[in-house]
Amino acid sequence: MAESDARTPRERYRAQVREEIKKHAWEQIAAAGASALSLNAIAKQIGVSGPALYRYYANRDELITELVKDAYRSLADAFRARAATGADLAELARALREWALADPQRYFLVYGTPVPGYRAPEDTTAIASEIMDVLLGACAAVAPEAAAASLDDQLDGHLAEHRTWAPEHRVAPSALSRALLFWSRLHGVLSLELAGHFTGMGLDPAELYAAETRALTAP
Amino acid sequence: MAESDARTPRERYRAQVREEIKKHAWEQIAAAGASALSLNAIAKQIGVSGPALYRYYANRDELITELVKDAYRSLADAFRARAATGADLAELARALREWALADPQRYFLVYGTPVPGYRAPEDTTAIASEIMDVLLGACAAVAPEAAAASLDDQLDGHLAEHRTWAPEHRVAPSALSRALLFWSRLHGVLSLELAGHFTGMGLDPAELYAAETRALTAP
DNA sequence: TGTGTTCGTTAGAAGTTATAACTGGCAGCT
DNA sequence: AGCTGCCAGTTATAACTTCTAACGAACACA
Repeated sequence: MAESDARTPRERYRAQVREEIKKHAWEQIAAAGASALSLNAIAKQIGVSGPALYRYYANRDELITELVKDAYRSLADAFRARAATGADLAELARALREWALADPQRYFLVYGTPVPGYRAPEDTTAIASEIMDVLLGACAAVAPEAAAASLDDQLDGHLAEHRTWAPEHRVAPSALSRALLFWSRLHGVLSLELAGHFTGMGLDPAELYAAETRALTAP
Repeated sequence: MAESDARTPRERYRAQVREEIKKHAWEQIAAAGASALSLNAIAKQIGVSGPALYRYYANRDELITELVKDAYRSLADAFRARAATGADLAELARALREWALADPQRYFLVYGTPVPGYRAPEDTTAIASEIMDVLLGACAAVAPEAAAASLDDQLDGHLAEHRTWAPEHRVAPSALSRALLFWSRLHGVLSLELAGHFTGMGLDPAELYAAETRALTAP
Protein backbone atom coordinates (compact mmCIF):
# COMPACT_ATOMS: atom_id res chain seq x y z
CA MET A 1 0.00 0.00 0.00
CA ALA A 2 2.74 2.46 0.85
CA GLU A 3 6.20 1.11 1.62
CA SER A 4 6.34 -1.49 -1.14
CA ASP A 5 9.42 -0.30 -3.00
CA ALA A 6 12.63 -0.32 -1.06
CA ARG A 7 16.30 -0.21 -1.79
CA THR A 8 17.93 -3.09 0.02
CA PRO A 9 16.50 -6.61 -0.30
CA ARG A 10 16.16 -6.73 3.48
CA GLU A 11 13.94 -3.71 3.50
CA ARG A 12 11.93 -5.10 0.64
CA TYR A 13 11.39 -8.36 2.49
CA ARG A 14 10.52 -6.44 5.62
CA ALA A 15 7.89 -4.35 3.86
CA GLN A 16 6.48 -7.48 2.28
CA VAL A 17 6.08 -9.24 5.62
CA ARG A 18 4.52 -6.13 7.17
CA GLU A 19 1.98 -6.16 4.36
CA GLU A 20 1.22 -9.84 4.87
CA ILE A 21 0.67 -9.25 8.55
CA LYS A 22 -1.73 -6.44 7.75
CA LYS A 23 -3.54 -8.61 5.23
CA HIS A 24 -4.31 -11.27 7.82
CA ALA A 25 -5.12 -8.58 10.37
CA TRP A 26 -7.77 -7.19 8.06
CA GLU A 27 -9.27 -10.63 7.62
CA GLN A 28 -9.52 -11.04 11.36
CA ILE A 29 -10.99 -7.58 11.81
CA ALA A 30 -13.57 -8.13 9.11
CA ALA A 31 -14.56 -11.38 10.78
CA ALA A 32 -14.67 -10.39 14.43
CA GLY A 33 -13.84 -6.73 14.85
CA ALA A 34 -10.71 -4.93 15.92
CA SER A 35 -11.03 -5.86 19.56
CA ALA A 36 -10.69 -9.53 18.67
CA LEU A 37 -7.48 -9.05 16.71
CA SER A 38 -4.85 -11.46 18.01
CA LEU A 39 -1.17 -11.24 17.13
CA ASN A 40 -0.73 -14.88 18.03
CA ALA A 41 -3.44 -15.94 15.63
CA ILE A 42 -1.89 -13.88 12.84
CA ALA A 43 1.49 -15.46 13.51
CA LYS A 44 -0.05 -18.91 13.34
CA GLN A 45 -1.74 -18.12 10.03
CA ILE A 46 1.47 -16.81 8.53
CA GLY A 47 3.37 -19.81 9.78
CA VAL A 48 5.78 -18.16 12.19
CA SER A 49 5.63 -18.44 15.91
CA GLY A 50 4.36 -15.73 18.20
CA PRO A 51 7.04 -13.21 19.09
CA ALA A 52 8.35 -13.07 15.52
CA LEU A 53 5.77 -10.40 14.76
CA TYR A 54 7.39 -8.04 17.23
CA ARG A 55 10.23 -7.61 14.75
CA TYR A 56 7.71 -5.86 12.51
CA TYR A 57 5.38 -4.08 14.88
CA ALA A 58 6.46 -2.90 18.32
CA ASN A 59 3.13 -3.94 19.80
CA ARG A 60 -0.53 -4.54 19.08
CA ASP A 61 -1.40 -0.86 19.25
CA GLU A 62 1.15 0.05 16.62
CA LEU A 63 -0.33 -2.49 14.23
CA ILE A 64 -3.84 -1.20 14.83
CA THR A 65 -2.69 2.38 14.38
CA GLU A 66 -1.20 1.36 11.06
CA LEU A 67 -4.50 -0.22 10.04
CA VAL A 68 -6.42 2.89 11.05
CA LYS A 69 -4.04 4.95 8.97
CA ASP A 70 -4.53 2.66 5.97
CA ALA A 71 -8.29 2.80 6.38
CA TYR A 72 -8.23 6.56 6.52
CA ARG A 73 -6.07 6.77 3.45
CA SER A 74 -8.32 4.32 1.64
CA LEU A 75 -11.29 6.59 2.28
CA ALA A 76 -9.36 9.67 1.24
CA ASP A 77 -8.30 7.93 -1.97
CA ALA A 78 -11.84 6.83 -2.76
CA PHE A 79 -13.06 10.36 -2.13
CA ARG A 80 -10.40 12.02 -4.23
CA ALA A 81 -10.75 9.54 -7.06
CA ARG A 82 -14.46 10.26 -7.23
CA ALA A 83 -13.95 14.00 -6.96
CA ALA A 84 -11.39 13.89 -9.77
CA THR A 85 -14.15 12.85 -12.17
CA GLY A 86 -15.99 16.05 -11.36
CA ALA A 87 -18.40 14.37 -8.99
CA ASP A 88 -20.94 16.47 -7.16
CA LEU A 89 -21.99 16.19 -3.52
CA ALA A 90 -24.51 13.44 -4.19
CA GLU A 91 -21.93 11.26 -5.89
CA LEU A 92 -19.55 11.86 -3.03
CA ALA A 93 -22.26 10.67 -0.68
CA ARG A 94 -22.65 7.50 -2.75
CA ALA A 95 -18.90 6.96 -2.68
CA LEU A 96 -18.90 7.24 1.09
CA ARG A 97 -21.68 4.71 1.47
CA GLU A 98 -20.04 2.25 -0.90
CA TRP A 99 -16.79 2.54 1.00
CA ALA A 100 -18.56 1.96 4.30
CA LEU A 101 -20.60 -1.03 3.15
CA ALA A 102 -17.60 -2.65 1.48
CA ASP A 103 -16.08 -3.31 4.90
CA PRO A 104 -18.13 -2.24 7.93
CA GLN A 105 -15.38 -3.02 10.40
CA ARG A 106 -13.02 -0.80 8.48
CA TYR A 107 -15.55 1.98 8.85
CA PHE A 108 -15.79 1.37 12.58
CA LEU A 109 -12.03 1.38 12.84
CA VAL A 110 -12.11 4.99 11.69
CA TYR A 111 -15.40 6.29 13.04
CA GLY A 112 -16.31 3.80 15.74
CA THR A 113 -15.91 3.77 19.50
CA PRO A 114 -12.57 5.30 20.45
CA VAL A 115 -10.26 3.87 23.07
CA PRO A 116 -10.22 6.43 25.93
CA GLY A 117 -6.48 6.92 26.33
CA TYR A 118 -5.70 6.77 22.62
CA ARG A 119 -4.27 9.78 20.83
CA ALA A 120 -4.57 9.79 17.05
CA PRO A 121 -1.14 10.28 15.50
CA GLU A 122 -0.38 13.41 13.51
CA ASP A 123 -0.66 11.78 10.07
CA THR A 124 -4.18 10.51 10.62
CA THR A 125 -5.41 13.99 11.44
CA ALA A 126 -3.62 15.17 8.31
CA ILE A 127 -5.51 12.62 6.22
CA ALA A 128 -8.75 13.58 7.95
CA SER A 129 -8.32 17.18 6.91
CA GLU A 130 -7.49 15.96 3.42
CA ILE A 131 -10.89 14.29 3.31
CA MET A 132 -12.59 17.41 4.58
CA ASP A 133 -10.76 19.34 1.90
CA VAL A 134 -12.26 17.26 -0.91
CA LEU A 135 -15.64 17.60 0.74
CA LEU A 136 -15.28 21.36 1.02
CA GLY A 137 -14.44 21.58 -2.65
CA ALA A 138 -17.64 19.80 -3.58
CA CYS A 139 -19.65 21.97 -1.20
CA ALA A 140 -18.21 25.13 -2.70
CA ALA A 141 -19.17 23.91 -6.17
CA VAL A 142 -22.75 23.14 -5.24
CA ALA A 143 -25.49 24.35 -7.59
CA PRO A 144 -25.80 28.16 -7.36
CA GLU A 145 -29.48 28.28 -6.56
CA ALA A 146 -28.83 25.87 -3.69
CA ALA A 147 -25.64 27.57 -2.61
CA ALA A 148 -27.45 30.85 -2.19
CA ALA A 149 -29.73 29.38 0.46
CA SER A 150 -27.85 28.49 3.61
CA LEU A 151 -28.76 25.37 5.56
CA ASP A 152 -28.49 27.26 8.86
CA ASP A 153 -27.54 30.92 9.15
CA GLN A 154 -26.66 30.70 12.81
CA LEU A 155 -24.29 27.81 12.21
CA ASP A 156 -22.75 29.75 9.34
CA GLY A 157 -22.05 32.62 11.68
CA HIS A 158 -20.47 30.42 14.30
CA LEU A 159 -18.20 28.74 11.78
CA ALA A 160 -17.21 32.02 10.13
CA GLU A 161 -15.99 33.18 13.52
CA HIS A 162 -14.43 30.14 15.11
CA ARG A 163 -13.43 27.51 12.59
CA THR A 164 -9.74 26.68 12.44
CA TRP A 165 -9.89 23.67 10.08
CA ALA A 166 -8.76 23.84 6.47
CA PRO A 167 -7.87 27.52 6.89
CA GLU A 168 -6.23 27.62 3.47
CA HIS A 169 -9.56 26.81 1.91
CA ARG A 170 -11.32 30.15 1.45
CA VAL A 171 -14.94 29.29 1.03
CA ALA A 172 -18.33 30.70 1.95
CA PRO A 173 -19.51 29.92 5.49
CA SER A 174 -22.57 28.23 4.03
CA ALA A 175 -20.25 25.71 2.35
CA LEU A 176 -18.59 25.02 5.68
CA SER A 177 -21.95 24.30 7.25
CA ARG A 178 -22.91 22.08 4.35
CA ALA A 179 -19.73 20.03 4.63
CA LEU A 180 -20.16 19.61 8.35
CA LEU A 181 -23.80 18.56 8.05
CA PHE A 182 -22.89 16.23 5.18
CA TRP A 183 -20.38 14.54 7.38
CA SER A 184 -22.42 14.21 10.55
CA ARG A 185 -25.75 13.31 8.95
CA LEU A 186 -24.39 10.66 6.66
CA HIS A 187 -22.27 9.28 9.46
CA GLY A 188 -25.39 9.12 11.59
CA VAL A 189 -27.23 6.96 9.08
CA LEU A 190 -24.25 4.77 8.23
CA SER A 191 -23.27 4.25 11.82
CA LEU A 192 -26.73 3.15 12.88
CA GLU A 193 -27.15 1.01 9.78
CA LEU A 194 -23.83 -0.81 10.13
CA ALA A 195 -24.43 -1.35 13.83
CA GLY A 196 -27.69 -3.05 12.97
CA HIS A 197 -29.95 -0.59 14.75
CA PHE A 198 -32.39 -0.52 11.84
CA THR A 199 -32.91 -4.25 11.67
CA GLY A 200 -36.44 -5.27 12.37
CA MET A 201 -37.84 -1.83 11.66
CA GLY A 202 -38.89 -2.62 8.13
CA LEU A 203 -36.82 0.25 6.83
CA ASP A 204 -34.39 0.35 3.94
CA PRO A 205 -31.43 2.39 5.20
CA ALA A 206 -30.64 3.32 1.62
CA GLU A 207 -33.90 5.28 1.50
CA LEU A 208 -32.99 7.20 4.63
CA TYR A 209 -29.53 7.81 3.23
CA ALA A 210 -31.00 9.05 -0.01
CA ALA A 211 -33.34 11.38 1.86
CA GLU A 212 -30.40 12.88 3.73
CA THR A 213 -28.50 13.28 0.50
CA ARG A 214 -31.46 15.14 -1.01
CA ALA A 215 -31.69 17.44 2.00
CA LEU A 216 -28.00 18.23 1.68
CA THR A 217 -27.93 18.89 -2.05
CA ALA A 218 -31.30 20.49 -2.78
CA PRO A 219 -32.31 22.72 0.11
CA MET B 1 -31.66 -0.52 39.68
CA ALA B 2 -34.06 -3.35 39.04
CA GLU B 3 -33.81 -6.48 41.17
CA SER B 4 -33.32 -4.77 44.55
CA ASP B 5 -36.27 -6.25 46.38
CA ALA B 6 -36.28 -9.98 46.94
CA ARG B 7 -37.99 -12.46 49.15
CA THR B 8 -35.34 -14.60 50.73
CA PRO B 9 -32.29 -13.01 52.39
CA ARG B 10 -30.07 -15.06 50.10
CA GLU B 11 -31.65 -13.55 47.03
CA ARG B 12 -31.40 -10.12 48.55
CA TYR B 13 -27.70 -10.57 49.22
CA ARG B 14 -27.26 -11.94 45.75
CA ALA B 15 -28.94 -8.95 44.13
CA GLN B 16 -26.87 -6.64 46.30
CA VAL B 17 -23.59 -8.19 45.19
CA ARG B 18 -24.67 -8.13 41.55
CA GLU B 19 -25.29 -4.41 41.91
CA GLU B 20 -21.90 -3.85 43.51
CA ILE B 21 -20.24 -5.71 40.67
CA LYS B 22 -22.04 -3.51 38.16
CA LYS B 23 -21.08 -0.40 40.08
CA HIS B 24 -17.38 -1.19 39.78
CA ALA B 25 -17.86 -2.29 36.20
CA TRP B 26 -19.29 1.12 35.33
CA GLU B 27 -16.34 2.83 36.94
CA GLN B 28 -13.96 0.77 34.85
CA ILE B 29 -15.93 1.40 31.68
CA ALA B 30 -16.08 5.14 32.30
CA ALA B 31 -12.32 5.13 32.80
CA ALA B 32 -11.12 2.93 29.97
CA GLY B 33 -14.07 1.75 27.88
CA ALA B 34 -15.94 -1.51 27.75
CA SER B 35 -13.17 -3.42 25.99
CA ALA B 36 -10.89 -2.87 28.98
CA LEU B 37 -13.37 -4.26 31.48
CA SER B 38 -11.67 -6.94 33.56
CA LEU B 39 -13.52 -9.32 35.84
CA ASN B 40 -10.35 -9.94 37.79
CA ALA B 41 -9.90 -6.26 38.48
CA ILE B 42 -13.48 -5.96 39.66
CA ALA B 43 -13.01 -8.91 41.99
CA LYS B 44 -9.89 -7.34 43.44
CA GLN B 45 -11.71 -4.06 44.03
CA ILE B 46 -14.59 -5.78 45.77
CA GLY B 47 -12.21 -7.85 47.85
CA VAL B 48 -13.05 -11.32 46.63
CA SER B 49 -10.82 -13.47 44.54
CA GLY B 50 -11.28 -14.07 40.86
CA PRO B 51 -13.68 -16.87 40.13
CA ALA B 52 -16.12 -15.75 42.83
CA LEU B 53 -17.74 -13.43 40.30
CA TYR B 54 -18.82 -16.38 38.21
CA ARG B 55 -21.41 -17.12 40.88
CA TYR B 56 -23.12 -13.89 39.83
CA TYR B 57 -22.49 -13.63 36.11
CA ALA B 58 -21.93 -16.65 33.91
CA ASN B 59 -19.24 -14.84 31.95
CA ARG B 60 -17.93 -11.48 30.88
CA ASP B 61 -20.44 -11.18 28.05
CA GLU B 62 -23.40 -11.67 30.36
CA LEU B 63 -22.18 -8.86 32.59
CA ILE B 64 -21.70 -6.54 29.64
CA THR B 65 -25.12 -7.45 28.28
CA GLU B 66 -26.56 -6.53 31.66
CA LEU B 67 -24.77 -3.19 31.53
CA VAL B 68 -26.05 -2.52 28.02
CA LYS B 69 -29.54 -3.27 29.20
CA ASP B 70 -29.16 -0.89 32.14
CA ALA B 71 -27.79 1.81 29.88
CA TYR B 72 -30.70 1.40 27.50
CA ARG B 73 -33.18 1.58 30.32
CA SER B 74 -31.46 4.63 31.73
CA LEU B 75 -31.91 6.42 28.41
CA ALA B 76 -35.51 5.32 28.14
CA ASP B 77 -36.18 6.57 31.66
CA ALA B 78 -34.54 9.92 30.97
CA PHE B 79 -36.59 10.25 27.80
CA ARG B 80 -39.86 9.32 29.40
CA ALA B 81 -39.27 11.50 32.43
CA ARG B 82 -38.68 14.47 30.15
CA ALA B 83 -41.65 13.64 27.97
CA ALA B 84 -43.86 13.35 31.04
CA THR B 85 -43.38 17.08 31.66
CA GLY B 86 -44.88 17.79 28.27
CA ALA B 87 -41.52 18.36 26.64
CA ASP B 88 -41.38 19.10 22.94
CA LEU B 89 -38.91 17.71 20.42
CA ALA B 90 -36.25 20.32 21.20
CA GLU B 91 -36.28 19.49 24.88
CA LEU B 92 -36.06 15.81 24.05
CA ALA B 93 -32.98 16.58 21.99
CA ARG B 94 -31.45 18.39 24.93
CA ALA B 95 -32.24 15.44 27.18
CA LEU B 96 -30.49 13.10 24.77
CA ARG B 97 -27.39 15.24 24.67
CA GLU B 98 -27.25 15.58 28.43
CA TRP B 99 -27.58 11.85 28.81
CA ALA B 100 -24.80 11.25 26.29
CA LEU B 101 -22.37 13.79 27.74
CA ALA B 102 -22.99 12.57 31.29
CA ASP B 103 -21.19 9.32 30.46
CA PRO B 104 -19.77 9.00 26.95
CA GLN B 105 -18.77 5.37 27.40
CA ARG B 106 -22.31 4.53 28.39
CA TYR B 107 -23.44 6.09 25.14
CA PHE B 108 -20.93 4.04 23.19
CA LEU B 109 -22.06 0.93 24.97
CA VAL B 110 -25.47 1.42 23.38
CA TYR B 111 -24.68 3.09 20.08
CA GLY B 112 -21.01 2.31 19.55
CA THR B 113 -19.16 -0.29 17.55
CA PRO B 114 -20.98 -3.61 17.80
CA VAL B 115 -19.27 -6.95 18.29
CA PRO B 116 -19.83 -8.89 15.03
CA GLY B 117 -21.26 -12.10 16.41
CA TYR B 118 -23.34 -10.42 19.11
CA ARG B 119 -27.11 -10.67 19.07
CA ALA B 120 -28.98 -8.14 21.16
CA PRO B 121 -31.32 -9.92 23.58
CA GLU B 122 -35.05 -9.54 23.25
CA ASP B 123 -35.47 -7.09 26.14
CA THR B 124 -33.02 -4.55 24.75
CA THR B 125 -34.92 -4.36 21.49
CA ALA B 126 -38.06 -3.93 23.56
CA ILE B 127 -36.52 -0.98 25.38
CA ALA B 128 -35.30 0.43 22.08
CA SER B 129 -38.81 0.46 20.71
CA GLU B 130 -39.94 2.05 23.98
CA ILE B 131 -37.54 4.91 23.30
CA MET B 132 -38.79 5.24 19.74
CA ASP B 133 -42.32 5.32 21.10
CA VAL B 134 -41.64 8.36 23.26
CA LEU B 135 -39.92 10.00 20.33
CA LEU B 136 -42.85 9.28 18.04
CA GLY B 137 -45.21 10.85 20.52
CA ALA B 138 -43.23 14.06 20.50
CA CYS B 139 -43.02 14.02 16.71
CA ALA B 140 -46.77 13.59 16.41
CA ALA B 141 -47.29 16.57 18.72
CA VAL B 142 -45.01 18.86 16.78
CA ALA B 143 -46.26 22.37 15.98
CA PRO B 144 -49.04 22.19 13.35
CA GLU B 145 -47.47 24.57 10.87
CA ALA B 146 -44.33 22.48 11.02
CA ALA B 147 -46.16 19.19 10.99
CA ALA B 148 -47.89 20.13 7.78
CA ALA B 149 -44.60 20.39 5.95
CA SER B 150 -42.91 17.03 5.60
CA LEU B 151 -39.13 16.79 5.88
CA ASP B 152 -39.01 14.42 2.91
CA ASP B 153 -42.03 13.22 0.98
CA GLN B 154 -40.24 10.30 -0.60
CA LEU B 155 -39.07 9.00 2.77
CA ASP B 156 -42.60 9.43 4.10
CA GLY B 157 -43.87 7.24 1.27
CA HIS B 158 -41.31 4.54 1.91
CA LEU B 159 -42.07 4.43 5.63
CA ALA B 160 -45.83 4.43 5.10
CA GLU B 161 -45.39 1.32 3.01
CA HIS B 162 -42.69 -0.69 4.74
CA ARG B 163 -42.25 0.28 8.38
CA THR B 164 -42.89 -2.46 10.88
CA TRP B 165 -41.72 -0.69 14.06
CA ALA B 166 -44.14 0.61 16.68
CA PRO B 167 -47.09 -0.59 14.61
CA GLU B 168 -49.49 0.20 17.45
CA HIS B 169 -48.58 3.86 17.14
CA ARG B 170 -50.83 5.24 14.44
CA VAL B 171 -49.19 8.41 13.34
CA ALA B 172 -48.69 10.41 10.17
CA PRO B 173 -45.82 9.24 7.94
CA SER B 174 -44.23 12.66 8.26
CA ALA B 175 -43.92 12.05 12.00
CA LEU B 176 -42.18 8.75 11.32
CA SER B 177 -39.68 10.48 9.07
CA ARG B 178 -39.12 13.18 11.65
CA ALA B 179 -38.44 10.65 14.40
CA LEU B 180 -36.02 8.74 12.21
CA LEU B 181 -34.14 11.85 11.16
CA PHE B 182 -34.10 13.08 14.76
CA TRP B 183 -32.47 9.88 15.79
CA SER B 184 -29.88 9.55 13.05
CA ARG B 185 -28.89 13.21 12.81
CA LEU B 186 -28.45 13.75 16.52
CA HIS B 187 -26.62 10.47 16.81
CA GLY B 188 -24.34 11.62 14.01
CA VAL B 189 -23.34 14.76 15.87
CA LEU B 190 -23.05 13.11 19.29
CA SER B 191 -21.09 10.16 17.99
CA LEU B 192 -18.53 12.33 16.22
CA GLU B 193 -18.32 14.70 19.16
CA LEU B 194 -17.82 12.02 21.80
CA ALA B 195 -15.28 10.25 19.62
CA GLY B 196 -13.29 13.47 19.48
CA HIS B 197 -13.55 13.98 15.74
CA PHE B 198 -14.31 17.67 16.14
CA THR B 199 -11.29 18.47 18.28
CA GLY B 200 -8.93 20.89 16.64
CA MET B 201 -11.54 22.18 14.21
CA GLY B 202 -12.41 25.23 16.26
CA LEU B 203 -16.04 24.19 16.35
CA ASP B 204 -18.43 24.04 19.26
CA PRO B 205 -20.36 20.79 18.80
CA ALA B 206 -23.23 22.29 20.76
CA GLU B 207 -23.74 24.78 17.93
CA LEU B 208 -23.93 22.00 15.37
CA TYR B 209 -26.28 20.10 17.63
CA ALA B 210 -28.47 23.17 18.02
CA ALA B 211 -28.54 23.67 14.27
CA GLU B 212 -29.73 20.11 13.77
CA THR B 213 -32.36 20.57 16.43
CA ARG B 214 -33.61 23.69 14.65
CA ALA B 215 -33.77 21.85 11.33
CA LEU B 216 -35.79 19.09 12.94
CA THR B 217 -38.28 21.29 14.78
CA ALA B 218 -38.79 24.25 12.45
CA PRO B 219 -38.68 23.10 8.85
C1' DT C 1 35.79 -15.23 3.39
C1' DG C 2 34.86 -12.87 7.50
C1' DT C 3 31.69 -9.70 10.17
C1' DG C 4 27.76 -7.83 11.84
C1' DT C 5 22.96 -6.96 11.48
C1' DT C 6 18.64 -9.07 11.68
C1' DC C 7 15.36 -12.61 11.71
C1' DG C 8 13.09 -16.47 14.05
C1' DT C 9 13.27 -19.48 17.60
C1' DT C 10 12.25 -21.16 22.56
C1' DA C 11 11.56 -19.91 27.38
C1' DG C 12 9.12 -17.36 30.44
C1' DA C 13 6.71 -13.47 32.97
C1' DA C 14 2.41 -11.30 33.90
C1' DG C 15 -1.87 -10.83 32.52
C1' DT C 16 -6.76 -12.48 31.03
C1' DT C 17 -11.27 -15.67 31.08
C1' DA C 18 -13.15 -19.65 32.71
C1' DT C 19 -13.70 -24.52 34.94
C1' DA C 20 -13.16 -27.99 38.63
C1' DA C 21 -13.01 -29.46 43.13
C1' DC C 22 -13.06 -28.50 47.82
C1' DT C 23 -14.50 -26.07 52.35
C1' DG C 24 -17.06 -23.41 55.30
C1' DG C 25 -21.23 -21.26 56.76
C1' DC C 26 -25.87 -19.89 56.43
C1' DA C 27 -30.98 -21.04 55.56
C1' DG C 28 -34.70 -23.46 56.19
C1' DC C 29 -37.18 -27.62 57.31
C1' DT C 30 -38.42 -30.94 60.79
C1' DA D 1 -32.93 -26.55 68.70
C1' DG D 2 -30.74 -29.61 65.44
C1' DC D 3 -29.97 -31.69 61.10
C1' DT D 4 -29.59 -31.30 56.15
C1' DG D 5 -28.58 -29.30 52.06
C1' DC D 6 -27.62 -25.57 49.24
C1' DC D 7 -24.48 -22.00 48.09
C1' DA D 8 -20.74 -18.61 48.48
C1' DG D 9 -15.88 -18.22 48.15
C1' DT D 10 -11.61 -20.47 48.10
C1' DT D 11 -7.41 -22.56 45.60
C1' DA D 12 -5.59 -25.03 41.63
C1' DT D 13 -5.42 -25.38 36.82
C1' DA D 14 -6.08 -24.98 31.85
C1' DA D 15 -5.84 -22.30 27.86
C1' DC D 16 -5.53 -18.20 26.30
C1' DT D 17 -3.39 -13.33 25.54
C1' DT D 18 0.67 -9.63 25.00
C1' DC D 19 5.27 -8.92 25.33
C1' DT D 20 10.53 -9.47 26.95
C1' DA D 21 14.84 -11.95 27.02
C1' DA D 22 18.33 -14.78 25.35
C1' DC D 23 20.02 -17.64 21.91
C1' DG D 24 21.11 -19.62 17.18
C1' DA D 25 21.11 -19.33 12.42
C1' DA D 26 20.93 -17.09 8.08
C1' DC D 27 21.79 -13.49 5.20
C1' DA D 28 23.90 -8.96 3.21
C1' DC D 29 27.88 -6.67 2.62
C1' DA D 30 32.73 -5.45 2.63
